Amino acid sequence: MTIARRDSEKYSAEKYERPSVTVDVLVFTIVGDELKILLVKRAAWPFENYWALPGGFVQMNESLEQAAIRELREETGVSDVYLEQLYTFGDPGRDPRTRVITVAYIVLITADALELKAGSDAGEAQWFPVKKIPALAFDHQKIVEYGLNRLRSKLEYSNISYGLLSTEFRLSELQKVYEVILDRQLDKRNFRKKILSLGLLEATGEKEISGAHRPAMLYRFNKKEIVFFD
Amino acid sequence: MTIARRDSEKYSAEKYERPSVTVDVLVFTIVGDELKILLVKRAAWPFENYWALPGGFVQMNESLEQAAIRELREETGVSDVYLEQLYTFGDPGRDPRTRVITVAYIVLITADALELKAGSDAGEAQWFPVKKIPALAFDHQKIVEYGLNRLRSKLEYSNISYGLLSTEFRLSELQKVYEVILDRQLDKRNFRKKILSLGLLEATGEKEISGAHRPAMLYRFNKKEIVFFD
DNA sequence: TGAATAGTGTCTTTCAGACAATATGCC
DNA sequence: GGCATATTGTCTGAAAGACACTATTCA
Repeated sequence: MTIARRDSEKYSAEKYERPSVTVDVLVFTIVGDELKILLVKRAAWPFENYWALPGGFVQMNESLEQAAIRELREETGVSDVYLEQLYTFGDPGRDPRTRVITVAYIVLITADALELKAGSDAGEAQWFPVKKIPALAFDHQKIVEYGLNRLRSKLEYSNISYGLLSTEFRLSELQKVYEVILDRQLDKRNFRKKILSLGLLEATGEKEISGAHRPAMLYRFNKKEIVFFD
Repeated sequence: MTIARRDSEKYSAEKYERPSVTVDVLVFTIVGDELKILLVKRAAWPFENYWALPGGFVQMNESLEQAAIRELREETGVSDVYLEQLYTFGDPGRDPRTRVITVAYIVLITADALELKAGSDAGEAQWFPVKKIPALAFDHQKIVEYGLNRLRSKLEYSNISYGLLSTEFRLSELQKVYEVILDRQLDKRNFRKKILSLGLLEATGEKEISGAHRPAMLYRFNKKEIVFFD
């Protein structure tokens, strides 16, 4: 087989002009009946005043995950979350300033972590229902669509939903997560049958009373890591 | 909600020290009863004389995909292939020279494209059965394992196997692809029932005679793009 | 006719999906 | 009792998996 010598062997890394590398974070949460994503308003050129994904440059001494978590904390103060690398977008010209390669991450936040922040004054960041996303800067529209597809498909064959619920929850809350993300109604009996048969949930033995009706059993996931099924 | 101002707004991109960005390519093919991966032998520090994934620096004016294809062509001369982004690895310290973030790609090559190259003299690149991979440079061992997992799972819910077969093929060849990658035997009747029911294959009407036995119908995929099922 | 691969059907079990009535607690 | 949510089982159809014999070609 004819083999060309590797270019990368012939030059030291320092001689190459280097692109910038950023992380962008898709922060999802569920509020009520809606899946929402966190966006920040850009203050400067390019795309001034456009909404964009929170993100920023990767520092030389942090991993990509650490960069994503750092950006997340800068925007929300939250840090204990589900984090998953989504995809890397790097077409030349996606940023008019310079060559920027961005590694996109998905983060899932529980609704109650969110409530800890509620009541503070609004900043330049805002939650948008994914069904009502404004025009976005750069190629962020494409990134969000890619992330939504990933989230929807992963919901069907993993326990990723634990990232959107507090530790203990009612089965009806879990079902709501599925319904909101998949954007369709599910049959209560079939949902419970299926989800319980996976063996990922355990009953806490406690019941939650939340109004003038029969109290619900609380469940929790028996694994904290992501698990695939099917 | 309290929001920290985005660091990325406060500085121009030029002030940041930039990591190097490379692509590494996992080139898979099937030869006989084995799944093989292309590796190149490093000629210089670091990891001199270790085998590594083919790869190199991303040029400023090419997309990540173009970089992967360019590296592939430099190593094999092949360019019409299935290409899929795998994952981005960027831990500090994964390359002792400098901060290097690498975007890994999976490439699938058909066995007959490979034969076009056979007979030429061997270079510093070599095909290794994935079951007998030597010690690899950098974190390439981890990357290869990640890629193998992706390949195996994607085989089960997509038509990705078209990347490993020539345009027309016998069902027994397709079954062999599945058996080699999944590393287990499949029942012939169930396999054919299942794969034909997906509606992704069409019979060419031609038969292939290849020895002292009944000739086999040739099939082809009716879509050239990747399709997901299940 | 022997060797080698191609091609085919049934049964069983499992799982998804449609579907409605009863239970419990608060007011 | 009225309201609101929780909890539970059956039937049906589809798909997965176990399993063995006949067909065709060439030497």
